[in-house]
Amino acid sequence: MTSKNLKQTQIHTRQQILSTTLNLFSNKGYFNTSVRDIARESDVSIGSIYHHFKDKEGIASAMYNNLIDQMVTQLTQIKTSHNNAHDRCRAVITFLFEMTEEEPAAMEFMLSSKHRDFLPNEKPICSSMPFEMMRKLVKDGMLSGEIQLMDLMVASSCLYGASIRMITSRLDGLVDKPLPEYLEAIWLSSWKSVAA
Amino acid sequence: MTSKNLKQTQIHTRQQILSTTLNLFSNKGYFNTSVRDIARESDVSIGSIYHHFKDKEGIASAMYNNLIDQMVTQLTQIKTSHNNAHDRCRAVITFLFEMTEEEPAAMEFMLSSKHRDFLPNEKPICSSMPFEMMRKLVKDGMLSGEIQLMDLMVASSCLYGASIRMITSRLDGLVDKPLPEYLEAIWLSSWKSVAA
DNA sequence: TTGACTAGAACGAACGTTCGTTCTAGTATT
DNA sequence: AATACTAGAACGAACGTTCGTTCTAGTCAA
Repeated sequence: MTSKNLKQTQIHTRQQILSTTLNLFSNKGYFNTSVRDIARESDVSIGSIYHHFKDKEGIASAMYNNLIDQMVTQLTQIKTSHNNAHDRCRAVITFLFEMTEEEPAAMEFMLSSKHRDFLPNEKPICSSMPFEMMRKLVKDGMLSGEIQLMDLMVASSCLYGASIRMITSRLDGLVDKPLPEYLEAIWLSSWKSVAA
Repeated sequence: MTSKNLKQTQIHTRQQILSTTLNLFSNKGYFNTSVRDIARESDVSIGSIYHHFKDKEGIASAMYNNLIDQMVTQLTQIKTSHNNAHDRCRAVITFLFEMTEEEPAAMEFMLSSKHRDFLPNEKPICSSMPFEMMRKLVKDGMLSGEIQLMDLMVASSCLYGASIRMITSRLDGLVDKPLPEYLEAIWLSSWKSVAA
């Protein structure tokens, strides 16, 4: 086996663990998922798991930060590819809706988990980088005059609140159709609520 | 001790357990709270706890249903004391904001907990009676012409989504001032987003 | 009024299980 | 030979729960 392939195998094992864990945590929750479950489902031994991660919390932490990083990357790209708040925020919601359909487990882990319960050192998700970036877009929109001047938290809640509510409803099985089908209606209402 | 007083003592013990448990679950989460913790904090023995409740899940279940019932009572009263969707929905949000300030632990348990993880037989909170009643108010508003005709889930998310987001932000410590101070601004924007 | 009796609330040590983690042994790659 | 990785048995702590017992209050016969 070449060096490259070896490294790929290691990465593969690590990724295998992370991906299995994401599904287990999303389905049963952190505390209802044992390290033995992770080992069994990912076809990796307990020893291997502890070779790649410090402890169970370390797995959760790596997963969490992976997801945060993915989000930051996407949000950065969205910011650079549009030049006004209206288009940027709309693109953010579009992205969130699509991600909900394509990676529901990831979305559920980010939005519905009580990370504080098992990652006591992490900030609440609302204080994390992606959420801050989303609020920054709103702030810029207020400065440029596209969005009414008001409390930033209020404006952000109004602009994103409905969409986030639709996402959690969809994840809870209360919404039948894929979220993108609702995009136009949601966006129209949300933007109307804060537009200058 | 009279029969009445005896009964009050029993009820007192039960309520003591429930109230302590609400705080513990809200602070540390269901899985980080042991039955021993509940016994210690509520000054009640483990035996007593198991005398009053079938098991740990039974405590959580009783708490959950208590809270749901309280909400239903309040929402019913709101419905009868106003006669149009605008006033009713505004009163609902006012109530939620006040409750967040006065009983943050209760609010956190209802909104932020992943009940599914420890109450596998309960419906998700969004499918519960209080949320259904809140949607019913929106539906009536559409029928009476106050609210634009659109998907009920979309309209409900738009009308309540911002407020719920503010509540979770407040519970996460991202909002400094008491929520009622934001009521006017939030409501103005939320109503604008769906009004006919 | 007393004393025997009942009901059920309160108690907490002890039990068996499960968990996260460690440890030792083995395999494969360089 | 050295290193990186895998494997799963073994370990100790902590958990939810049980159970035999004590405590408390109420009832009622004498």
